[in-house]
Amino acid sequence: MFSETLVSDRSLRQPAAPVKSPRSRPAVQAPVNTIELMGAPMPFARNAEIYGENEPAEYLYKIVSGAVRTYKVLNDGRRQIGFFYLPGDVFGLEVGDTHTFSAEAIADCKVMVIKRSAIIALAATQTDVARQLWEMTATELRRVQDHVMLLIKTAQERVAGFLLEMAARTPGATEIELPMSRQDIADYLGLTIETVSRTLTALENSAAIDVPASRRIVLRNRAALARMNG
Amino acid sequence: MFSETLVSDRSLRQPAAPVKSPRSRPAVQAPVNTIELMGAPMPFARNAEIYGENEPAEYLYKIVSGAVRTYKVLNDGRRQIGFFYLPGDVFGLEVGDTHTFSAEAIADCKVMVIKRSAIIALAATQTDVARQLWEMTATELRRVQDHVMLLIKTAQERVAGFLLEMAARTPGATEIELPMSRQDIADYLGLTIETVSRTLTALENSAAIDVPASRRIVLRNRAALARMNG
DNA sequence: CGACCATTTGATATGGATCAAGCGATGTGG
DNA sequence: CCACATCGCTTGATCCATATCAAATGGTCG
Repeated sequence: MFSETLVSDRSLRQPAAPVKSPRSRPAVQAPVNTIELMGAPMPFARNAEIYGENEPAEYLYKIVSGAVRTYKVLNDGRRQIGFFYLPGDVFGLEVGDTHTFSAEAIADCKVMVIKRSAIIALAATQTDVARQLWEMTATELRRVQDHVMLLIKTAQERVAGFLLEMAARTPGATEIELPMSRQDIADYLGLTIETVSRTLTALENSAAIDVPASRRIVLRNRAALARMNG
Repeated sequence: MFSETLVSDRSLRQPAAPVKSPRSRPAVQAPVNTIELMGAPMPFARNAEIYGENEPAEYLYKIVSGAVRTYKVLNDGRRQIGFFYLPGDVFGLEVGDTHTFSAEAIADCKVMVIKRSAIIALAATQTDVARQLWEMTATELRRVQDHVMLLIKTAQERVAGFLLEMAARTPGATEIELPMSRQDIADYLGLTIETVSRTLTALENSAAIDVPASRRIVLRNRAALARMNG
């Protein structure tokens, strides 16, 4: 039911080419009262725009695979990345009717797409759905508050904090695979790519991390990273 | 009903001394379904702590008069101010059961205090209350997102942005009265007091503003301020 | 293999921090 | 009511972390 409506919608853009149609999957059989299980899968190619700032917020999204960045751009072109969303994360939820950020696929990805109006309607009758929506917004709020705390720190603290944050999202793993470029990281941390790069090199030299490939980081000494996190 | 419960609660601290008891006001007569009208007034003295980070979030607050700052402190003492709340603003709303920031009175103030559990219970049955709570959290989210955008700007842009933000909250007024110290402003903007002071002086020299008293700012050229807001 | 793009590394510049002193308003005690 | 202490703010001099400018290196894909 949801899936049929969504995959045919023209306002969803630039699906990655070589992916089998979501139509081949069975449609959701009956209304369910948990947000987690609803929606239709949708592919987006690397760097594809998922939605733009100030556009009507018709959908919300949950990542199945790949990664997404949200961002805003200032008049003069400076870009600030709001957050990196990974599999399992929900993004694009708005209380007002327009998106406050833009969203792009960092890598090819699959995303569950859910019609916002359906969820909102559901929330009007189902208390637990309303509660989930509120909690999602609150989760986002806490994330952004943490981001503010990151932005007042030194470059080393920001990078260390970023690595720990990414590591915390891959529980158990001491090695992290970064789906995003140095430019993305820099724009998330409010630094330049050069500073990010130099800081990573410094962390490597101090034996806190190992960088076997530019997008692969091994946390060699979490305690040291935590100590320099401010 | 609410008022009786709340003013006698011991966990609310440091009410300003010479204020007539809220008990003298008539209690709210019957349950109402709009958050705006509920609660009991409570005085706080300048610099009094209203609640601390990580404390149980038993109440939410709405400012009647005065001003409040919320903040977090890093290990090494750096303080980041989350927001300045002015009359009419609601603060202290949490979805989880602890406060994520601390809150202090910037000046002597009166605050409506509302038991969180009562509101949450109400939200379980009243859709419009649930919606209001969600919207308050979303309003806060947008604020914090704007704050992030502020923190990536230059000192001049931050100060100009701050002045415009404060001015927008006193609609119509071209002159703003700042309830907070330079240190508070600096900790909000992620700058030092010296930089804030110098920047204000520079703005005054460029005829964008006038500073007849240190806590009184006249916006002389809003367009210029907006232009340098980034 | 060669072109291109991402990343690292190097050299220099600079905005804001830090250190330090002066100034003005406010309040207190004599 | 005035002298003086205190506190918040401004101004000045210098320093330093990070930005900027520039070039080299490495990895990927046709």
